Amino acid sequence: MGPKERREREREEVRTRILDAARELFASEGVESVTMRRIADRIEYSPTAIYFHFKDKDALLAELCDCDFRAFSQNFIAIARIPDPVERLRLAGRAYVEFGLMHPSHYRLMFMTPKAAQSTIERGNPEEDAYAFLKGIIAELQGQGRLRDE
Amino acid sequence: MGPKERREREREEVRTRILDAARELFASEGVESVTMRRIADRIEYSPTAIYFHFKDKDALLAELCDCDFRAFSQNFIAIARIPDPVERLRLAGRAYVEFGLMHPSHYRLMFMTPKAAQSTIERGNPEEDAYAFLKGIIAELQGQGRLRDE
DNA sequence: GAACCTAACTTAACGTCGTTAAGTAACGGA
DNA sequence: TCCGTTACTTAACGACGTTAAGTTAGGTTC
Repeated sequence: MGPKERREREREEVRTRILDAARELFASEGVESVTMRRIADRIEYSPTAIYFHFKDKDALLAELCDCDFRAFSQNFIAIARIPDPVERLRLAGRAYVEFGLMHPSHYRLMFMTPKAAQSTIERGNPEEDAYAFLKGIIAELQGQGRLRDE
Repeated sequence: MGPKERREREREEVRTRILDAARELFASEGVESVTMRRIADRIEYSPTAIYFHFKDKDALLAELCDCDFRAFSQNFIAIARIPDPVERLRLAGRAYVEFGLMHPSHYRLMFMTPKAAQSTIERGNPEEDAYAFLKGIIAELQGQGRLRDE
């Protein structure tokens, strides 16, 4: 059963090439102004080839965002261990800002592109969902009566 | 010279109809998903008629934003008279937030649409440019040494 | 080894978009 | 009466996301 695995590997390789090209173009020029044809050009495939690996442009975007969100949330696992909620909130906020300053195009992609919200991640689990993480801290603070309810 | 003025008036009226239709559609459905054809349909003209009154879709958007920015800045003329910069900053911030909560679709249009920045207003004059207004307050606070430089 | 099947593509096309080119009808002035 | 301008319309262009219909290479089955 050698050839089957090779084919699988080749397929995954093309898929990765598409993702890499799309990430680079999306980040540097914005999602709207990058066309499927341009992505295809860059990897020397026809535009339709992309649809064999991804349902549509949104699915391609979603996969990239998933990946970026996962990377972003890695910054929070250390912060999560800080006992004081106030300090934790401060560092979490700083993590957002620093990420935004460091990777502005990714930040725009993740937090300012409406469709990025359709990502499969981003649903409650504080390990993956930085927003849920923030909400958790605030709930804790409110529980301790250290914050007005607004 | 009667007919000339009537024609002028009629022209202005069509222009206004276009603006009204565009504002409503842009605000409720987002700039990207509203087509020139839809705007034209709504006022019962052909799509090309719009181009007789506006250079292109961006120019139409810019005109709407100009108008909204001017209205928004009206909220600031009262605030500008408050002597204490801290209090002034507080109220200015509140004005932003209140406007955002009151007219979320306009807020999105004005502050979250990259092209809105191309508006002809928005250039330094604190009477029209709310951002310049904020910067003025902050400069004043820093001048008084009441704010860290960041 | 020939016939067949499937995976991984390509070429051609569809419908829609913003926009422009080429009319055309109405109207005011010479 | 003819002419030119104004305010449009219809038809078309090129580019977009996407899909339908081939095509070809490689493996499977008899």
